[in-house]
Amino acid sequence: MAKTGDRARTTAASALGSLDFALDRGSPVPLYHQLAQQLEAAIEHGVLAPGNLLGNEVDLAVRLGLSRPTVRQAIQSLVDKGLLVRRRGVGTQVVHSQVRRPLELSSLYDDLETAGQAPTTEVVRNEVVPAAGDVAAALGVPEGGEVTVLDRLRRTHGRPVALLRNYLPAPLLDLDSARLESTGLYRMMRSAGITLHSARQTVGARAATAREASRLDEEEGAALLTMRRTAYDDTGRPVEYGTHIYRASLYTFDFQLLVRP
Amino acid sequence: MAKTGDRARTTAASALGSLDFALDRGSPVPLYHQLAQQLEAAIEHGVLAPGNLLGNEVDLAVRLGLSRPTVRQAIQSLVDKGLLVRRRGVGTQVVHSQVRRPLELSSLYDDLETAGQAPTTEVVRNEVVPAAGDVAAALGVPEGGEVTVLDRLRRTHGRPVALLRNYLPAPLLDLDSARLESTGLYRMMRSAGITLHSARQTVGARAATAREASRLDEEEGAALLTMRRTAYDDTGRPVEYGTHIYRASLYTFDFQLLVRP
DNA sequence: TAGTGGTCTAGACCACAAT
DNA sequence: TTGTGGTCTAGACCACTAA
Repeated sequence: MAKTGDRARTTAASALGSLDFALDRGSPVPLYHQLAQQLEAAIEHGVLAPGNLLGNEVDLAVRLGLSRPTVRQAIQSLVDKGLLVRRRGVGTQVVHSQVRRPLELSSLYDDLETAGQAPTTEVVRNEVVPAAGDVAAALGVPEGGEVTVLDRLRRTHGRPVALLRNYLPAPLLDLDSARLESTGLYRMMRSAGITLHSARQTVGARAATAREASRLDEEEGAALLTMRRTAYDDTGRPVEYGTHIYRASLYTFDFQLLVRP
Repeated sequence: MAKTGDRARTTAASALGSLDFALDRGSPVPLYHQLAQQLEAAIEHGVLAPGNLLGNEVDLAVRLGLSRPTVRQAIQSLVDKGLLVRRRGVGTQVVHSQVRRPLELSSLYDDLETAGQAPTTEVVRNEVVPAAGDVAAALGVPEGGEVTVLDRLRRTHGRPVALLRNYLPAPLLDLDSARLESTGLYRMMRSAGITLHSARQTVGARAATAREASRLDEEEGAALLTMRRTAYDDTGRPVEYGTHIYRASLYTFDFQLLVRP
């Protein structure tokens, strides 16, 4: 009975059908998340090729022994990640292409480490000082209140890449310089129970001063990438304010945007 | 019996209770979206102040005559926008602070327009050329295939701000220079039925060449902000590739990040 | 016309946090 | 212990797309 048109569809569907989705109802991991992870892995490994139809949600739910809302929740999470596209009356397709990780609130340390760049950090300064005007405003502390200022020099392959200056409300966290050099600031904050929620960033450029140039192995006047960021925890409290500069010859910001429907 | 602590809660809850959520079941706008819009407006106008609890979902659903999943969907959309935070066992709160618009796939034209900067555009070049290597790779066309190249100079208050170079697959769109000068490229694409889905961007910096400097009213060697972008439609097909440069003295990228839970 | 995703309902039980 | 959000079910009807 299968005609050619049907066979094309069947191929896409059976690629999905042959996958052994192992759902563990005893696991603390939600079912929709288990399914989403396995779908993502299938896309990642090319089992589900770009353009493939996923097969309709109702059948999928029946086949997996799940309810349709649960299956939808799994699919929706991948749509939000940009891996799938849904079209009413058509179906759910794997997005063609080049979808990578979106822009996340990651630290430079994580960025470089995942890129296999073996970053090292030198803590140049780590002390408590009274907050100046812009710092006080960004962190929501009174002017002159105590803040920790942190200057770090980051290198990859022995070459300096960035000068990082961060301010934190002093009572927030105990900043051990040795741990900072091996771990990165955001990881230390996370393991101290601070859950980052959002951040505002401004990225710009300017010429290097003589002092900056000498620290970064650049010529005076060389183009630098600048980043200013205020990060908030999930109560909306500012927990970090940073002004960073990067060697434009060695570093760029690379990220993906998704259009909200 | 109401102690001070209780009163704070009550106030927050009644602020929500006194809101007249007008849900129109005849409207083509989904109920969850109507609710989300009205909640967002209440937050925007300060009716729901930062830190206020929203009251539990079940009661809210009953009061509005909706099912709990529908109410949850509305709340979830605002959580995704970063306006609300949910805590199990605690409740749903309005996020403190400074939450603004997130980074979107907006055009510079839109950015400047919404900032009230009255941008003007001069189309310097608009022609069909064979695709060079990097352009062909980015747009997924054969090398030497026809692409439209578009050079534009953008000014605000009469001062040059950016040089925009864009490449598009030639058959995709009819690019009328006059309309481009009054409208912006992304709007033209949208009204041509192209729905943007995602983009990859790289932001960096470098020194201005003599030619760039003269076009942008800068000194040779001045720091420029650079942006390279490939945009995709919802089928994953590349629809635009751009290499832009901005005067760092007049322009920065400003955006908000949300941490995925 | 048939098939798809989009929306919505009315329940249920569980995990976690505060009291 | 109580109240909250987190998850899940088993249906229903609708709007849109393509043949």
